[in-house]
Amino acid sequence: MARTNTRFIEAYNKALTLCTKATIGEPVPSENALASQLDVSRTIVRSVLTRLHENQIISGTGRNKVVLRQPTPDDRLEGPTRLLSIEELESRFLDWILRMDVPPGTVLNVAQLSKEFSVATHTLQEFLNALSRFSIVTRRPRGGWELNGFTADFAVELSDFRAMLELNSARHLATLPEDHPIWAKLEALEASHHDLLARIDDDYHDFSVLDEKFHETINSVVKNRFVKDFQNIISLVFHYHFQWNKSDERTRNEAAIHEHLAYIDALRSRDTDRAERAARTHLMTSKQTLLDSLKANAHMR
Amino acid sequence: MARTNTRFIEAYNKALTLCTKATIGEPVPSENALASQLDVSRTIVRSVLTRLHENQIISGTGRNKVVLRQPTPDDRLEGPTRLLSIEELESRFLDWILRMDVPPGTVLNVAQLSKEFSVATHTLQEFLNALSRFSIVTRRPRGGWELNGFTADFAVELSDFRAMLELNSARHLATLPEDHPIWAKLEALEASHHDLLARIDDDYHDFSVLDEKFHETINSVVKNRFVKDFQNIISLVFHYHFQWNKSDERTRNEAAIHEHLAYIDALRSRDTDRAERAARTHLMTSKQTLLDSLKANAHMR
DNA sequence: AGAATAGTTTATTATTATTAAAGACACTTT
DNA sequence: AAAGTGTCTTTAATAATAATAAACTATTCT
Repeated sequence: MARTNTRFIEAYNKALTLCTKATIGEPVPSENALASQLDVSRTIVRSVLTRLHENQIISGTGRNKVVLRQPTPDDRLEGPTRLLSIEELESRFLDWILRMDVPPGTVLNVAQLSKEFSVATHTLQEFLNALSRFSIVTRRPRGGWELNGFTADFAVELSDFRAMLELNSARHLATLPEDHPIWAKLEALEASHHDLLARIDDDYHDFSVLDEKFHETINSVVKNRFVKDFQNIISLVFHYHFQWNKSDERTRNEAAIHEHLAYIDALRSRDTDRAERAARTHLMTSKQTLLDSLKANAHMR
Repeated sequence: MARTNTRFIEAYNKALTLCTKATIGEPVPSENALASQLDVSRTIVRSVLTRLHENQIISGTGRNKVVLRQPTPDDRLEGPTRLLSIEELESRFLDWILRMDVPPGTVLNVAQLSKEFSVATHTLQEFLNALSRFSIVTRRPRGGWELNGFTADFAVELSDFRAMLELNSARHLATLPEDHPIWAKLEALEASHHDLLARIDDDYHDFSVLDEKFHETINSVVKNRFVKDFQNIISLVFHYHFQWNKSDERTRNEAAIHEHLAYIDALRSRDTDRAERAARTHLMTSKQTLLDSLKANAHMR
């Protein structure tokens, strides 16, 4: 009827472990000490101590509490199956939404979904609210959520937005001084690219991770909370779609590596226009890849 | 213990009005007809009819219901004071947050705030969640909300982000064909600017509205949901701050008008670089104005 | 006395239970 | 058949509530 007592149970079990380490008759530490040790509030510590007393694991009151006996495995409390955290939910939900055949315009049902994903309806509400930030879902006037879905329109607009952000980053990056740490990072990335290229026949699959790292590095030179925010959803979406369109994956990835290398070269030339051109070329390819994988996915249905 | 029955009460009172207009003995319309007339579900209509029957305002059952007597003012139901809608809350809350002396890092108290703004805690939660889209507040790990507040950092990053968006729009705009409706709009805007310039001594205050319209027009050429989303918060923040720093308002606005006019000219030249330069000049001024007004506000404290 | 600790109270959030409302289905009447 | 009413199911919004955090007060020990 109210919130779960997961914190209490975890704290209690931790306290049991502490008792196991202690010798019989050893005084129990102060509530404040325990609170900071178990990383919970004193309120929980007090509930834990009470329960320990009830279970005859400690005895005494006030400052005179001592460890009475070693706890057995039976003493451990079984917590309710922990619900998914909002982060865990995020990946599962996006997986569902990006993979499944959910037509745009579908009205989502919070109660049903919360069962399906085994989270509190409240958590799902909050989550949908957060997703609405990226216009993947929208709130309907009198309750309910509508799934805008991952349409071609969405992909185009997301790609364009991404391109705008990254062109800005690239332009900025190309003007950074020689001793800026970014150049060392780019060099390391370049090496990784050459490395992957050497073993592309076997490991072309690894490109997805490298790609994410590459774009993240380039965008890291712009310190802006709004840019950062979007980077998250962008990399998520691109990451997922990478895994879809399996056709020509090896060829596509090899081509992308070459584009990345040219991109790095262009950045290093410090020629803003050249850097911009290289960035634009790669971002256009990327957009096309995303659209292709959308189409490929549509055919699978 | 559950949701408010505001809809029922409003429907009931509307139904009373209908009864007033009806003559005694007149048959009651069908449930479906009433439902669409009162814009509620049949469920509510049925509750309303039941209550009307209990209060001896109508009689009969099934299809044989008739108006029994004229309702009196006493029959009207008193609803609970309607809470603010989320839109109403938005402006009040932003006003509070942008004006008040709330230091960054303050932990917001949902229960207390919901009383203060007389909204349901739930509504406030959702609202804060929406605000977190713009990083004005952030959710804390174990419950609660932290106000990041409107700091100088925030202002700088917002301005930079805005500049990035608008430079992109401006570049795009400068390449649009002669017959695109934007050129007519720009011409109209130019006229408005000249008009305001002629009566600047008296009406310099009107610039705020014109400024908003100007930037909105320029950005309207980019059709992108992510750009649009940000436009909202940006114009809101800039709009509010316009009203703060009263010093030199007349001078500042006059200068801004000249910048706008130069900006329009540059766009019309179809020279992308020139357009970009003009846009950049104005956006830098705008950023500085925002920072100044922040400082001015800080001194007021 | 003053620091540290325990006891008590209050405030606040997360979650459940409950209710209002919407909508679907089935049966009646015209 | 078409329109209406009665019944039932589903869903979202809210109030109540348990869990937690944190403040305040009293006590004990040095």
